[in-house]
Amino acid sequence: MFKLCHSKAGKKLTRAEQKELRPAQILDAAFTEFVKNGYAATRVEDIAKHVGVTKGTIYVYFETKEILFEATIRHASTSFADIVKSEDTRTGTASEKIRSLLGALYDHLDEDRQNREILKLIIAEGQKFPDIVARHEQCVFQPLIDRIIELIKEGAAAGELKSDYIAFPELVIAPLMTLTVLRIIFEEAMDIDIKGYRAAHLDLLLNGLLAGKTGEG
Amino acid sequence: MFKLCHSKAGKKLTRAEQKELRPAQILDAAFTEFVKNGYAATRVEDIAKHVGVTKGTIYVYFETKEILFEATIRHASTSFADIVKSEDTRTGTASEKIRSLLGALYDHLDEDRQNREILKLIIAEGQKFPDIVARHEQCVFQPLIDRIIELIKEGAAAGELKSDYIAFPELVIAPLMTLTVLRIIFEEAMDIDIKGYRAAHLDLLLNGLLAGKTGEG
Amino acid sequence: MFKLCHSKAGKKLTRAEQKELRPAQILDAAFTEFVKNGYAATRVEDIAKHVGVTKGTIYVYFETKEILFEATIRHASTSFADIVKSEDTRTGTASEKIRSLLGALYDHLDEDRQNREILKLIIAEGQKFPDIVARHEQCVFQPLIDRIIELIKEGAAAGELKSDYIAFPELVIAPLMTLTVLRIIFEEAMDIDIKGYRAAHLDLLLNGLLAGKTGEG
Amino acid sequence: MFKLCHSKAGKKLTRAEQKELRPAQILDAAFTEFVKNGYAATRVEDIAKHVGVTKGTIYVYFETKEILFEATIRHASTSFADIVKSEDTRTGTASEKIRSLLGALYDHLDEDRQNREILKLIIAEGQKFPDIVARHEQCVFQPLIDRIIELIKEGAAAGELKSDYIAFPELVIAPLMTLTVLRIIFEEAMDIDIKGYRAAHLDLLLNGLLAGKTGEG
DNA sequence: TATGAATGAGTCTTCATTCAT
DNA sequence: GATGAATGAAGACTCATTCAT
Repeated sequence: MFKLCHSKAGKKLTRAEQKELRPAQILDAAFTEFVKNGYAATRVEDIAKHVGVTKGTIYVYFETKEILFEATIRHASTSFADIVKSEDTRTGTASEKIRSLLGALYDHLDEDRQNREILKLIIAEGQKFPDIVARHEQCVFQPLIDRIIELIKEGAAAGELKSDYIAFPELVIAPLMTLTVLRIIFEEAMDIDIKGYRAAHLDLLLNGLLAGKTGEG
Repeated sequence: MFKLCHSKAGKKLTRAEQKELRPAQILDAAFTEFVKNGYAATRVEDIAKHVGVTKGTIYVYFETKEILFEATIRHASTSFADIVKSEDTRTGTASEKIRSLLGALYDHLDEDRQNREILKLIIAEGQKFPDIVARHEQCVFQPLIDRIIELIKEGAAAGELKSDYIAFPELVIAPLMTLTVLRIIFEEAMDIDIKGYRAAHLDLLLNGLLAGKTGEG
Repeated sequence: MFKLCHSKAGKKLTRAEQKELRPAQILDAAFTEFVKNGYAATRVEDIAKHVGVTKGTIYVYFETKEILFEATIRHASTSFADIVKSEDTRTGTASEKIRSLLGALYDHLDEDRQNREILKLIIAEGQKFPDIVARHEQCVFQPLIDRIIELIKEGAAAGELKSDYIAFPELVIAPLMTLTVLRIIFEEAMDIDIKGYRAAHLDLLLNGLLAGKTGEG
Repeated sequence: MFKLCHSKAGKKLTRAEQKELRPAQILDAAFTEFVKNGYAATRVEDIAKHVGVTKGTIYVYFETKEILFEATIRHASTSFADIVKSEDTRTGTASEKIRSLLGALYDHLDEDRQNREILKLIIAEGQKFPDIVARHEQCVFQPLIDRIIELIKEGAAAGELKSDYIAFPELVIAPLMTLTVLRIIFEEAMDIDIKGYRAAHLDLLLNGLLAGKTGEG
């Protein structure tokens, strides 16, 4: 997703080619810098330096730092709707589908550093940029939640899953979300067996979720 | 925890009393402002205004904005070790103890806005302030994790709980953590039945956690 | 009108004294600089240097350069209403009063460089600062025009003056206005006998150009 | 004087024709923009946009913004020498000639917005561009003044006019100059009967303000 | 000739910090 | 201790000018 920018492979780009690449180059560099320092502490000049141009060039493409920031988030975000949809066609039981969906989400959220970083920016800057929060909810969070509810309902209809959790789909993805947040906070310092965590998540979830198992809680 | 600051209850404070209160007043105001805007975008003068003093006064008590920020986090944090310990004495089964621990945590993390806000600051500013991350891990996260492991071990030893999740204690608190993060992001916009969520969390967790229930997932 | 600013006569001013003086010092310096370069080409830093402080200090007293500019004009302007009024009490014929009024105006507009400079700023920057134009019309131009009309009416009523010019009071001050503009444009380069010009203005005004008409002026 | 620039009358201009028109197009656009904002606040790009070309094109024809500005003033100015000369041949009394000259000047200065605008630019930017002031004096002001002196002398020699004002020819055109300046400052806001003003100017000039003196104008 | 991407010096404005009172 | 005037370094943004195409 993150295009490598400075690839001077061919090195000789025409002006026109260069120009077409610029916005993406800037957005990629901006993303890195904004993640590193947050919105306020990132200097436009740092972004420029990162791209290999000067301050002025940034302003050729983006009118203000705020606009650049919002474009950066938009550029870096991927629609979860797509992921959800791409899992949609599979056949199988509801739990198989949940397993499959969570697998895709782990690939997406946990293994892709960029998606963690987007989450960080939304948490950190959301108050100042309500638009990105709204957009994120619409394009990322809600489609996912909707799909989970759908699957629980499907499973419940088939007598496979309890219907108790329809109101709380967040529970299904909570371990992933938590892992993501912890990795945002502790970064490399976290030493965790991700494979094991993924398996344990699924195991714990489905044990709890399956019908015919009564909690005494 | 958050001392009510401007409580002019007695109203007539001697200079000496005033003086003693100042640092706490400043830290409380600083916390509010830092949460609102983040570290970089908060002006020392705003904090001062919030306390009802002038810029200079802040510097009487705190040498730099950075030092003030770190003190602010420290001041606002409560040791989870205490919570953990306060639950420690209870008798009962392991699952009862887990239930009880989680209850305390919900009261603490979910119902106390301040604790959500600390988490936000740590996510947003952790990279620039590694000390607060380290401290948070030591005083908040680790004691909690340790206690959870302890309880799972206790339950496993008693044949009550599976031992499968000893390596992944985060799973136990994941729904709470997730709820907290979502409330940070979406604030008031979130319309969720918290009571129901707490119950569903415990239910799902214990169903999965109890021994003698094999997941087929 | 233009207070000498840097008068280090006493040299040791207390902070409080200094503070009280600052706004006027800044406004005086700003006036000089704005006149020299115009609004856009004047740098706030130049004004600061002129006062002997740094850029930041200007912003302690004036929020923006625009606000400073408008304050500068206001500070430098004197109400013509006062001049008009101060001539008001004189007794004598209408032409004597006109003569007297014009005398005061010459002292004010021609001999006081500052008033020429205000006119220049209003011509140059009026389009960008409609407020100063409006204010100038209200406080300077209109009172003067009104007074002239009054005097012509008075003279006409007494059979002393023609009533033909009531609709065109600008004619009465035109030579003064013209002299002022020429001095703005040509500055020192203008070599003119001002005393003679004043006399000729009055004479021409009262008696006209044609021979065989003797002025009693 | 102001050539209509974008006149797409013929619409199909050859490249060569286009090229030949460019400088004039640019100068016309530059004039409009410089009048609107002043020298410093006018952006080269605005001028370009006004012409319908891009920044670079301006620099094909004019090396710097300063050079462009000076060329703009030169381009927009008309020699008053010509006007003066065109009135020169007429026969008649000196006062008839003055009347005729002033008529031509009113047509030129008052009714042609462009000439007012040049005056504004000279007042506003003269200090930064001494050349345009010098040029204006030489080509506009001095020829006019000289002619007035000539006419007064002629009239005095014929016993028609007083010789008192030979040293102060500015008095003759002062009302026109004043009207021009007022229109620059107050623009549309000015509500004045120009025809009446012109007549009153001539009348006052020739006959003076005092009653009992009948103008034969 | 015409373009417009890129530059970088320049300008307004902010704000942490100092210090005389 | 408290103040707030003053500082000056820093940062967002602008714009005249250049130059490869």
